[in-house]
Amino acid sequence: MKSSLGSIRNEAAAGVPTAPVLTLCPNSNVTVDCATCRVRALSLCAALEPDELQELDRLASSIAVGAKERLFEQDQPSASVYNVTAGSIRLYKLLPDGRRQVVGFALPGDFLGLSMSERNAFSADALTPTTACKFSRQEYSNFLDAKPHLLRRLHSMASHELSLAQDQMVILGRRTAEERIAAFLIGLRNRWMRINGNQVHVPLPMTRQDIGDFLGLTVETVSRLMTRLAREKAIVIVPDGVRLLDVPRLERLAEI
Amino acid sequence: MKSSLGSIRNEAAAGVPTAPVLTLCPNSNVTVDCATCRVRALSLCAALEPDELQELDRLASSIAVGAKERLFEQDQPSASVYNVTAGSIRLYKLLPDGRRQVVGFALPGDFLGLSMSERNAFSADALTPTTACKFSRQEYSNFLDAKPHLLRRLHSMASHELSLAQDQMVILGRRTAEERIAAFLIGLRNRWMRINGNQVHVPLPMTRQDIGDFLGLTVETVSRLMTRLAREKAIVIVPDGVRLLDVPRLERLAEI
DNA sequence: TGGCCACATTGACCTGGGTCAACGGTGGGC
DNA sequence: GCCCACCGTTGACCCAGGTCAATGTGGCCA
Repeated sequence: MKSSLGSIRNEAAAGVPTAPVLTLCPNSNVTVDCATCRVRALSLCAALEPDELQELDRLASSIAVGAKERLFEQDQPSASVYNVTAGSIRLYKLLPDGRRQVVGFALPGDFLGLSMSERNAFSADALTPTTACKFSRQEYSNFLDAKPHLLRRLHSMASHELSLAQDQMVILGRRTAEERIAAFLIGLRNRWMRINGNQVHVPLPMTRQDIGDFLGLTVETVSRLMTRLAREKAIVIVPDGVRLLDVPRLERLAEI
Repeated sequence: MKSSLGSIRNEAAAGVPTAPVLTLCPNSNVTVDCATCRVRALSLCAALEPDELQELDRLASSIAVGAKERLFEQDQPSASVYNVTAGSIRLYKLLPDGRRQVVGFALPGDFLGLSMSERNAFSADALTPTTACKFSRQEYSNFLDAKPHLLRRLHSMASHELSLAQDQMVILGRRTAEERIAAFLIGLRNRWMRINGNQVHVPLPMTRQDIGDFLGLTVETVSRLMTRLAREKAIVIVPDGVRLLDVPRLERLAEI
């Protein structure tokens, strides 16, 4: 199977299976048995022994949500933590008057619920049909209590998340619209590269509105600037994504 | 001693002692013996037994830096973690062209180095004469390895930090200049309240430029809007701070 | 197969906040 | 006690990006 991503999308779109036998394994280009997948999906394998992996796997259940469905909602009690195995998710906060700030996008391999807090800090909607491993927060927490090395790994992931949030603060506070778009495209490329290896084609499962709400811009500005970058041959706009032509230029615009 | 803050400032300004015998204990209005202080300053007391506290205290050394001095620098290897005991610190990232984004301000009781990463994610300058407990990162890390409950506390602090960073993303991405100023003042008031209990006087150890670089605004805009809020009787500008008059109005502007 | 709706694009115009410039206060150094 | 660098404030003007409006376009369902 040369393009796992495409096949997963179609498979999920076709049926949204609730208990898949096969599913995408992040950081790999092949489909594998689900039990193994869950484990690798956790991005925690390095920290666990085989028997611990199995133990953790027994705690997991597989869930699937269709495009535009809600995974969880801001301020609601958070009962679960998730590890995304396929698809894409929008994470956002709403202001009372309806203004929206997207705080991030989750892709296959990403972990939701690092904070282990009582209530969700943001809402999460699937952008495309999505599957994830779901753990009861309580069971997961108990498992962590018995595995300090796993907690350490979790803490390091949260730290990385914090670092990304601070980079985003720089983008939102001090960069021009064009620089924001470039930083977004380069950042997303780097994440997809770790998932599917492709260095040029960048899938954009989110709408222009989502990108705007992530970058602190309006839809119109996002659209205009993407068009301009395309006119200037820095990118090519293709259905559901972009193709990066002039990566050095984008990196120059994006550099922190 | 009715105002610990004032006296600490003066004491530090007078001499910047390198090994103080007495120092401010956060969440308390009195000066106490330094050993006890360090421990309480860690904000970790709830998680530790008395003998563990003593063990941790032995790892700590006390440092003092004068106003405008550097604690550590972005991208440099990070050798230490800190717990601020008195003073105030500006945490910021620089773009190559000199644009600056302040990612936060550290006040007494705050912990620097939650991420335990190899290199500093940002630079840190003292705004006022500042004292802190300093731990070798290595020793601290070893101590954590032996105390999983402490790691858990650290992780929960990092999660809280992440949540604050996401709130700041909303402020930078989706709020007007006036709302940003109000959110900043209310947020800072709440932090000082936990330190010195005062619900109205908000010390501002940072310059207007620092506030602007935190909120994604220019000095001029910060100055103009503070003047306007003062003209409209929402605040009073006093030396080194503001006094909040119309807290409900500010909270309405700031609400998330 | 046509109608609908959500998304994307584009143009014309407007404005919040940035830029530039001037000036006053003040506190630290000599 | 004087100087000067830094900070804060204010005014005049400008522009990047927002707002509003119109049009295009593709997918989906009846």
